[in-house]
Amino acid sequence: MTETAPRPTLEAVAERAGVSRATVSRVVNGGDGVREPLVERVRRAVEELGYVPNQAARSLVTRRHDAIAVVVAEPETRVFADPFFALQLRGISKELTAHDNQLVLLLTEGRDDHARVGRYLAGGHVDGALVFSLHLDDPLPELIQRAGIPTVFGGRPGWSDGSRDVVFVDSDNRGGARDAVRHLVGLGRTRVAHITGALDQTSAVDRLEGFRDVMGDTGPGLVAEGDFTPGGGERAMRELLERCPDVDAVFAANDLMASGALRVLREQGRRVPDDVAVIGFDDMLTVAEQTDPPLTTIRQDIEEMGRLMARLLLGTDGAASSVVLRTTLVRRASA
Amino acid sequence: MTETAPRPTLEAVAERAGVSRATVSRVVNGGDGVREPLVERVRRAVEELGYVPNQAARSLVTRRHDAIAVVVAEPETRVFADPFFALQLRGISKELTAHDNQLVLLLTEGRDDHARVGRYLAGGHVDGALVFSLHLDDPLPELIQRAGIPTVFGGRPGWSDGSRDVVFVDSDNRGGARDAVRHLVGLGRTRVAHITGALDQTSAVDRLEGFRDVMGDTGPGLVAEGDFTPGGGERAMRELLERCPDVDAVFAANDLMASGALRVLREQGRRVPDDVAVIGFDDMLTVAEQTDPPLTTIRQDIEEMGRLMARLLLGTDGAASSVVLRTTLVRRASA
DNA sequence: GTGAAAGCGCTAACAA
DNA sequence: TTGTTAGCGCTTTCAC
Repeated sequence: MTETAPRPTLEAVAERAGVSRATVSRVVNGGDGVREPLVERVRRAVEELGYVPNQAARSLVTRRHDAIAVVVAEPETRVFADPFFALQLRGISKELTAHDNQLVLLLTEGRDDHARVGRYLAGGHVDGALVFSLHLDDPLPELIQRAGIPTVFGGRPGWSDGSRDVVFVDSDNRGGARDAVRHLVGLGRTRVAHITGALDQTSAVDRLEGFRDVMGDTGPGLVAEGDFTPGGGERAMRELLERCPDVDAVFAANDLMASGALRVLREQGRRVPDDVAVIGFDDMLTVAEQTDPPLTTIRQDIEEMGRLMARLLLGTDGAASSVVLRTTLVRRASA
Repeated sequence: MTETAPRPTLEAVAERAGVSRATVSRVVNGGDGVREPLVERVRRAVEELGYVPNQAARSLVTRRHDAIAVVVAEPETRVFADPFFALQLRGISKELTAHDNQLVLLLTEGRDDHARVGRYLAGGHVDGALVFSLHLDDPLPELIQRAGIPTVFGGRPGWSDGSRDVVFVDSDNRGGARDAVRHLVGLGRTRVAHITGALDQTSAVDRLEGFRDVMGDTGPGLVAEGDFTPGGGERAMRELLERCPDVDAVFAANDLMASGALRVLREQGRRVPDDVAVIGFDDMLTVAEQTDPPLTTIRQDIEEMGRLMARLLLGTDGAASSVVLRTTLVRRASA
């Protein structure tokens, strides 16, 4: 790595402006309680020298960093293909920016990464962490909690037993699922199937439970395990049609899988919603509005979830406690 | 934000182990030149106290951070939808991890963000920056250069006039484009069209020049401006078919646009490659292998580009100078 | 309102 | 081999 040019220090600015370091510090941090002419002199010196405060030195004394880490435990490629995550990140980014905090995205792929991220967080680079704990067996949350910095989780962590004081933001997955299934039942459907998400994620488990709340324990016949991808939705739909050819409604645990299911149904000559009603989850516009027919689905405000996570972490909302957001049914043509 | 528990310091560890701070520091940093029993005692104390070095303090003296920023000047949503970027990031991530550096992803959306990112970089949080300077008028590169930290650009920056000592990693876009067009000509095609990328990016401009190197200045008739998206490819293809119905070959500046063009050609009843040969650029497998027919294209090793950027920045490769990677023609069915 | 001085937690000479 | 000491650049009392 090439050499970094030595940067001017507070000292240098002070000398140039003919004042003390303390005064320069005051001006740099807002200038309160410093008389105008001095402020002006210092400002000029800062400008001329191209002075930028050394954050390491500042953090050492203030113990603040004005930076928040977003930790993602997925392989990058998956994260970067997922519009869900992009939306959430956008919400986070907006909120942090509004409070002049820098977003620092930490990606982890393997075991080694976990340790490094743990060190990074514990090492005091950031004031807090937003963590997406997507899988039940993820070791990362544990590490992060031990790092001892304020943390808000995206989605209910699988290991949160309720008693521990974890703060998370989640949608009402179970309630939303109930609404979805009730809607199908309200349409007069009796053979209602469910395509689950990846069951090592709480959102998938919760939606499955919501399904069972309404339908009872249907046995395995009407439940097919998916993985939140369109391909998984296709596979599950084929499975369902084989196991139960007279199925007349499907609740898919997200829109992507619903779109896959739709494709299979069309391919097999079933009309939607006449023969089979289909309902999704998410209301991801790029998906739900583009399918044929457009998808009836359960809407969650993903960007708002991100914003809320950031707000909870920054303490903008007062007391930090977990939030579960309501979902709403969005009716389009598929159910 | 809730309070962070006060963390134990070197001092505390030293006291507990009954040694000096210097000894603890040595042990924490590898333990060279400290006798075994002492090392053991210190290790235990570190363990018991849960000591983690304060990075701010360390950086203040070492002037190192073991962290590299990746700066992306795109709105997140675009970045997160682009497999190209995901691949490059993966290469970067792997290389940085291998050298025990933390990857810090900095996203910028607007003007305000630029200033903040500039401050972050200049403020000494990272040892260097990898910058994707995707558009010609991007103000970010300027800011970053002023921050005075080592920087490697992804793709040739538009403003690099050659004389300035910017370091970048790029593909041989012009040469690759020439190969693509020559291949089409070699197939006996005479009415060869080009769908350009967004012309505020050097990669698009370079590929257009490569096209012209072979075809001469065809005039505007056989060149349609696209934007690197599938939709843009569709629009451009329609335009070309209208302006020049007897077109018999198309070179699209990337695979995504080629896939859009393919769709339009099929829709209009042109057979590929019999009536119209199509060639893309990138060899993005998720696209090129999935199209119908599979896409002949110019391959660039995107992940390798990322890895190389990181290597140049870290100085692993010795002298840091720009690198232009060769491309190769990958023949499939479309041309 | 301004400056002097202490000290944040750590590393790196230098001494012992 | 180990300890002592002097800062790294900044903020923040506390005097003036």
